[in-house]
Order: sequence, then structure tokens, then C-alpha cells
Amino acid sequence: MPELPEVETYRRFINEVAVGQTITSLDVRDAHVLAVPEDELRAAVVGRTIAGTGRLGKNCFLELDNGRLLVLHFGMTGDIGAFRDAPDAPRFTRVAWQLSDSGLNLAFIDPRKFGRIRLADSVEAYQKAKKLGPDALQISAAELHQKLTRRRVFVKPLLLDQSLTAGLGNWIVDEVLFQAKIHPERLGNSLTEKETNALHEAIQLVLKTAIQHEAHYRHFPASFLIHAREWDDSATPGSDAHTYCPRHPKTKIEKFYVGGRATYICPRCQPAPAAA
DNA sequence: AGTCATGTTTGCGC
DNA sequence: GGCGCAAACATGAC
Repeated sequence: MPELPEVETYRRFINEVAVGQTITSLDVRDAHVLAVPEDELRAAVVGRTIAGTGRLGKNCFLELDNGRLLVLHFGMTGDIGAFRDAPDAPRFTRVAWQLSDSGLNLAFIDPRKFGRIRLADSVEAYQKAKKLGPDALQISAAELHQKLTRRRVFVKPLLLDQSLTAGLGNWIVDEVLFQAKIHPERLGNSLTEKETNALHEAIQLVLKTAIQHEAHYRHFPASFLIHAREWDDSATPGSDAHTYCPRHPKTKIEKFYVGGRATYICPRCQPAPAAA
């Protein structure tokens, strides 16, 4: 789940539930998701008050009252939850921390354990250490244009590159390319300013729409490609209506791999580039 | 049983 | 350093 809109939704949840409260204890159920030694993490967070929250790309920050940050990255299957008593902890809770006032526990949930919890001294230090570009909601059209057109690489892997801009994941990039009507295998340096502007607008549209719907993709507008992804099969068992382009009811959405990642396009909306 | 997966990192060959 | 590709990580869902 966790691309930028999911992480923003988690951040808002944490903001509601935890800001102003003190972390009274830390329960590490599976140290695999820790990128810092457990003792160090415990010493850094227990007794600290959560002053606020932040986000950069797919990274969520809990700002501690001494200025340091607890950084959450959710990998491919991470989630946030809350529970009151230990037996009620959600399945796959790997780490939990208790909050002073409410007595609630925040749970870092992650079945596949690709997520990581770490510490940072500041957003800037973390951004530099992880080589993260500007957040996908913050990058300007001019910077996006400059960064894309400098490279002789397929545009899809470029948009997925967190050092170019941070927060776009596999399905969002497909959605952005569909909305901007650009084929994922167009080379960065072949894009016109008009096209990079369309990409910039599509990024804003897709991210804002997704955040508005708290990343519940089944509630997204019918004009979105996301309904063509196979995960939507369960919504209409036996029907393949969702595998057609929202703009071309007779054109089937195509699936193939770009840069090793499953990719969905409408072949009419997103014409393939001429062979090099 | 085998295949696929919303992310990131590393290694290899050119 | 750039690029394309593959694998690895660890596990659940279908």
C-alpha cells in the first residue's frame, strides 16, 4: 500500500492520535524492521514527547521534543494501527509504542518486513543520507522538466527514482503516465516542455485525488486507470469491464514490464515511441 | 505448487 | 558515473 498518499494518510492518523503525548514504552516484537539497535531506539524515544509529524516522499516522521526524528518507512506492505491492550494488537505488528495520555499503543504493522524504523537528526540530514529528491507534491514543473530531460532513460523508472522526486510508486506512476497520456518507455530526453508540464499536472492530480480518498483506490474516479489493475478483480468477479480504458471502452488495457515492474497502459492514449 | 506483489539496495557487465 | 538487468530481502494472497 504505502506510496505517498498512503503515507500521508498514516501521518494524519498519527498526528490525530499521538501528537502532544509522551512515549512511555517501546515494544519490539520483531527487531528485523529496526535499522538502529533496539537499545539505542528505546533510549532515544522513551520519555520523549511527540511534538509533531512530517513526511517526505514515502517517509513519515515523528518529531520528538528534542528535535530528533523517529523515521518510519513502510516498505511494500507496511501500515499503522492503534490498539489499547496487547492481545488486541493487529496481526503482523512488529513494533509498538505506548502513549502516555490515551494509553493507546501505536503499531508499526508490516507482514513482509521490508519496512524500516530509524532515527534521524533532522529532515535535511535524512534527506541527504538517503539521497531523496524533493517531495512529489513540492517539486516545480521547471525542476521536473530539467531533471527528466537530462536523462536518456525510460520515463517510468525516472519517475520511480526517489532521488529525482520522492513519493511516486509503481501504481501512481502508471496512473500519472496515463493521465498525462505518455508512454512509460518514452525517453526522458525526448519529452517536450508541454509533456513534462502535463506530467507535473498529472502528479498533482493523482496525488491529491488519492489523498482525498485516503488512498482507498476503489473510490477513485472512474477516469482513473487504477481500476484496471488486477487487484480490482474481486470488485466485479467474472467481469472484465474494468480492464478496458476509461476513455476508450473498446480498448483493452495492456500489461507488460518496464524496468522489471508491472506496467499498465492504454495503447491508444499512450502511443509507443518510434523505435530508436 | 507456482506466481505475483504498492519498495529499496546491491551487484554485475558494458 | 550512467545504464539495463537481475537478484535479494520475507511473506501473504490467490
